Amino acid sequence: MTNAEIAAALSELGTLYELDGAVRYRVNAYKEAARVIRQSPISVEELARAGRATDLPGVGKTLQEKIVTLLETGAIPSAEKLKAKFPASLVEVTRLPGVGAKTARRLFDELGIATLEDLRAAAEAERIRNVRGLGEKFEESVLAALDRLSEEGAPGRVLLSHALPVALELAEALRENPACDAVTIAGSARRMTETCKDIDLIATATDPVALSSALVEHPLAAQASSARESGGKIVTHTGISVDLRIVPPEAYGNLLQHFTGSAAHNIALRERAVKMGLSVSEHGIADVETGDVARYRTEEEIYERLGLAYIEPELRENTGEIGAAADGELPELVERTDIRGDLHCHTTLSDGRNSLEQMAEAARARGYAYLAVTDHSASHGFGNHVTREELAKRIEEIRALNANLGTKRFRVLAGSEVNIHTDGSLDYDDELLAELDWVIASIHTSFRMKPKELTARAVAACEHPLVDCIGHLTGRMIGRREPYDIDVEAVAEAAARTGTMLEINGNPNRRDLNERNARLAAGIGAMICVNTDAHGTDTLTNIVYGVATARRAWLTADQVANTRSWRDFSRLRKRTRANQGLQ
DNA sequence: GCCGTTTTCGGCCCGACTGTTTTCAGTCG
Repeated sequence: MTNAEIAAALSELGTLYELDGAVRYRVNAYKEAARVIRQSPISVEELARAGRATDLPGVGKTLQEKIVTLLETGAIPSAEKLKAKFPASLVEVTRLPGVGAKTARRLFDELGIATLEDLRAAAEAERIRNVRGLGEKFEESVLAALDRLSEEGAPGRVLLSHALPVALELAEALRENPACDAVTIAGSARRMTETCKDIDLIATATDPVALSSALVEHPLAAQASSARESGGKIVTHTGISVDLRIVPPEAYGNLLQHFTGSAAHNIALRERAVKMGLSVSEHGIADVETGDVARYRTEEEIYERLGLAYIEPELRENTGEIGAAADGELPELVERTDIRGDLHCHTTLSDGRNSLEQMAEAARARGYAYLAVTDHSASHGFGNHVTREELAKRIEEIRALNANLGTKRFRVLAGSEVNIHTDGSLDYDDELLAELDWVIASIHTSFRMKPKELTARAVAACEHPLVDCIGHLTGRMIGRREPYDIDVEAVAEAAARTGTMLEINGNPNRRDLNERNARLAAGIGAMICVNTDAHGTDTLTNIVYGVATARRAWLTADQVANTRSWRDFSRLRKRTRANQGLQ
């Protein structure tokens, strides 16, 4: 069973308990355990079978046992018992925005509503208003929520690459307004998560209403609230909600910290504060005893007040950052400007949009010291394959290009993104691969193989002496394709053992390895390489998303191979190490 | 159900908003 499936079962059980009227702490315990399990980079099934699921924070003896029962029998007895009491479809009803477990239970008890369809019928027949405590407004909001659900499917989250440019453009527009003192992007966009539900902007202003007006009257706005002292809200033409909140500068840090989140980080932070006799909110930090409220202009002061080192937004996910901040053990995160070269891109030789020369020039203009050109290999489909002869010719072209560049400050590396066949062999012969400066091996076909076979396939590629790096290991496409069922831990161990690098692919649709896998892999000792997989000069900028994932994976510059000069980077390659007898 | 800088028992984050109420429960972020 995948972690997601185990998490879903526990989350469902939590909701069933909630419907049954359990105390909310028990419900919260299930939801929190589900969250932790969903985020675990290692197999919770294996952990539970070894009796060690309790290693996960929030999982105790009871849940350890329930997970094992779930794995062995496919069900959890307490959940089955509750499902006999009320239909499992009632869990769906609780997920409708505006309807929670308490309301769903009453609707079931008093009107027999068991499904979303029942709910719609009852609302349309105006029967819900007969339930004490619910009225006409509730019926309206239920119907509106149901309509949104059928229109959009699951509530929409957009890729960071869609949200961030909008956030940056709006923040810039606000900054240019004379009424603006400061504006910062908050929320998940600031944490650089894979997807965003909305955009949060925090500001201070000499004339708040004027600044709010600048937002609600911005050309990107398709719908807008009124411009208020406290801020404003718009929905862009692309359907992204944007909230602007304006506060006095004295509490700017408090609001920014609060709205940067994550929710889990804030909860953990407040729990820590409670133990110190403090109460943290977006308005300030209150001393519970005296009632004094301290407000802060910066986040640094807030973390300091709580006895913590400053925590970078990308780390605020409650995955150990608070403990590390308390112990002074936070990593110094890799930065975009640390990146010295990009080791994965395509040209018109395969499926790219720009020529070799254009890609090289764009990389040099970015200030890189090296760019590996890695077009697809011989068996790549879609008419974009590169034959053995074409690659040999390309190698010559790159040698000539480097000679013409005549500079030691920038070089193009002759590379290839080579398909890994189902048996783990590669798509070019070793003789040709040996001519290249750089080889990325990727799985592009037959990714529904059994997990063991798929893992063996990637491990075999790691063991090949001419493979420098494994590209986008799990193959997932955010929101579109699930990751391959591959044992990332086993591949990372092979990578660490053989000196093969593992890529963080910065394509915002991929972000692969993801932050959890990258943190796991680096922890095992695999060297990470952050690349764009750019298919044109315009997407070399996607390095920001790759670096964001690296930062969210707690990586330092040292753990990222391509923060090095070419001289130092080239020495890390397996082929160099082999030549020098280092392996 | 989990967990320990006060704890193996007794706590468990904070505030805004909404709609329905005459003082608040439920939901959300």
